Amino acid sequence: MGQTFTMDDLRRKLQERQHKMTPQRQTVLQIFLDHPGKHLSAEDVHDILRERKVDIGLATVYRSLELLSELGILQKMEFGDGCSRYEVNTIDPTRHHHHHLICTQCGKVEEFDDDLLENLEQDISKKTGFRVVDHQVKFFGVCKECQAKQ
Amino acid sequence: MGQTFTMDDLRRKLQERQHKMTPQRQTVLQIFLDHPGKHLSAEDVHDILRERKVDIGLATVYRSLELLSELGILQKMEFGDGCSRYEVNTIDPTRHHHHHLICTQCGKVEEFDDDLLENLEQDISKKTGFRVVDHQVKFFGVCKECQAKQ
DNA sequence: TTTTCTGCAAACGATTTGCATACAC
DNA sequence: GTGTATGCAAATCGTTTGCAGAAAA
Repeated sequence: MGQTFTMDDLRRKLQERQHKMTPQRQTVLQIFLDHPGKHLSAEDVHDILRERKVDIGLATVYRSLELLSELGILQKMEFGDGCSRYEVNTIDPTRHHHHHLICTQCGKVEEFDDDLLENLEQDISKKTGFRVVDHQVKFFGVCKECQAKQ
Repeated sequence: MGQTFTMDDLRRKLQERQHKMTPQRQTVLQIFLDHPGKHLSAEDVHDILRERKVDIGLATVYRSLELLSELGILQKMEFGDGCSRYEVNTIDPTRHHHHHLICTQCGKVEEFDDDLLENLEQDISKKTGFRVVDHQVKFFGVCKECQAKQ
């Protein structure tokens, strides 16, 4: 449950697909492990790398993010702010991702867990024949803090 | 319920904000009225215009789409295919939008109506203090047709 | 008239790609 | 060694913007 991916998981998954374990890929993953619950963009990652005085080209960051997503280690998501964001995936494939509460005033993204949609998925399959593999839910509104400011 | 926006709605909403009624804006809206249930991108609209031998600059299409969204006539959405898509909004502001079933094989987007999330929104407010204004739900999976092909 | 619009082309920001070199295996 | 990865810069793609002329109000 609280588990997350390790460097060994990365090494194993890379080997399975004849990809190589490189310091760049390790470092990118490490950044996500060091920032649990954060939704980082490629630029964010690149900035953190710069802070750490690690020199990895932005193109390599993009390529690593895509690869890590393909390997199922990262999860790619869009919050409508113009860039793709990533976070470490849940290690248990049977668990769905949490939902996101996006504040339309300050842009903050909170998280919310709920399993209400499991039933809905079965309903959809029955009614439409569509096989649901995953879902993504975003709630738009105003967060507690922004409400207080008004 | 089954109602949709008319050119008079457009004229009225434009006047309220001291914007002008132009043939370009009318034509862009008309395209959406002629394609109910479609999720059109700026390029899509521009292509349809070209088919109809109507010459409207792409920049104007973008500006019209943004304005129509601000007026509440169109609804902007992202399906992760790299561009924003739009469809005519529901005219009844108390009704939430339908959900989308996105096929990860062929990219087709189906629709699905359900009010299950109304309760969930109240739940979120209680637990987190977040005031939910709207939600957006996407289900990813494989559509009936793509399943049949396998 | 006055103000807002349009069209064009240039600018933009996020992301991708071609290619020569460097590195993991 | 061989094949994959990297870094860089250039290319790309959707979208936005500045500006001069055109058209609503």
